[in-house]
Amino acid sequence: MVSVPLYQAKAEMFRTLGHPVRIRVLELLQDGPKPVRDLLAEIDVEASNLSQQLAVLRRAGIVTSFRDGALVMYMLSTPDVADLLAAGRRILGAVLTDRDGLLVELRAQGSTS
Amino acid sequence: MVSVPLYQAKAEMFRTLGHPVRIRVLELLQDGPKPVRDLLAEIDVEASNLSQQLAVLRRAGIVTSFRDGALVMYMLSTPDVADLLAAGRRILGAVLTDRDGLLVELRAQGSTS
DNA sequence: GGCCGAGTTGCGGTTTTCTTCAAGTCAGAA
DNA sequence: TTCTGACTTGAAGAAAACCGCAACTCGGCC
Repeated sequence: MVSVPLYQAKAEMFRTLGHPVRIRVLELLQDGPKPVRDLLAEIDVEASNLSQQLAVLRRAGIVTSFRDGALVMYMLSTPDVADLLAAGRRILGAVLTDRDGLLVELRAQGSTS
Repeated sequence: MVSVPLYQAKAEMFRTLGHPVRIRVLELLQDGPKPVRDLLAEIDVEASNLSQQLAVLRRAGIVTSFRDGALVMYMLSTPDVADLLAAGRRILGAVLTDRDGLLVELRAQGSTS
């Protein structure tokens, strides 16, 4: 709470998303709350590793967890996360088509060879 | 192109944004192309460091650069980046108010109590 | 040509993050 | 109570990211 520059908080948030397992988790949680068990079944990673990644998301406040009997459920803490993922998808699309068009590369390169 | 899973490409993109200097650069570039010189004047970081961060953004295809006389100009490679930053801002807001409002914690208890 | 401002690149040392393994908690079944 | 499935936590080595310094390229100017 002690004056964390805004752009640093933002950077931390994005860095939190910067991991394949964490991205997958968020995508799966878009459809609603899910127990760890289900995530584990779909993600192909060790249980302890998944748990660590979930902890990262939890600490960042992006997901919330609660216990339901023997299971632990996770859910997005805000639906805005879906927007972020969608925006990411769009950029990825834009960037990749640019690449295929390889106009960017040429302009950036100068005249070697 | 050797089958980079989509969610990994996404993760890389978010990780690319996960750095204070890079976030600042993108925010500054939202207003249009700028020479490195101007970025340097506003960001308070060593020239070489800024250059490294710009290289990271360039490699990810998020920004493009071109030379204008003695200056090197940078610009967003797609305006979609602005959406991403905006979505990030929203989530940050939601997460922070959630923290204060502690509603999530309550909901987290499920059917007990 | 020689010089200078504008950027970039390569190289190390330091700091973070990632990943696995082992051990521990918690809730329900036997 | 003991066992078992479902998760989490802690620790430690490996991998990756960061940062400053020095050296280098590229244009424009004298």
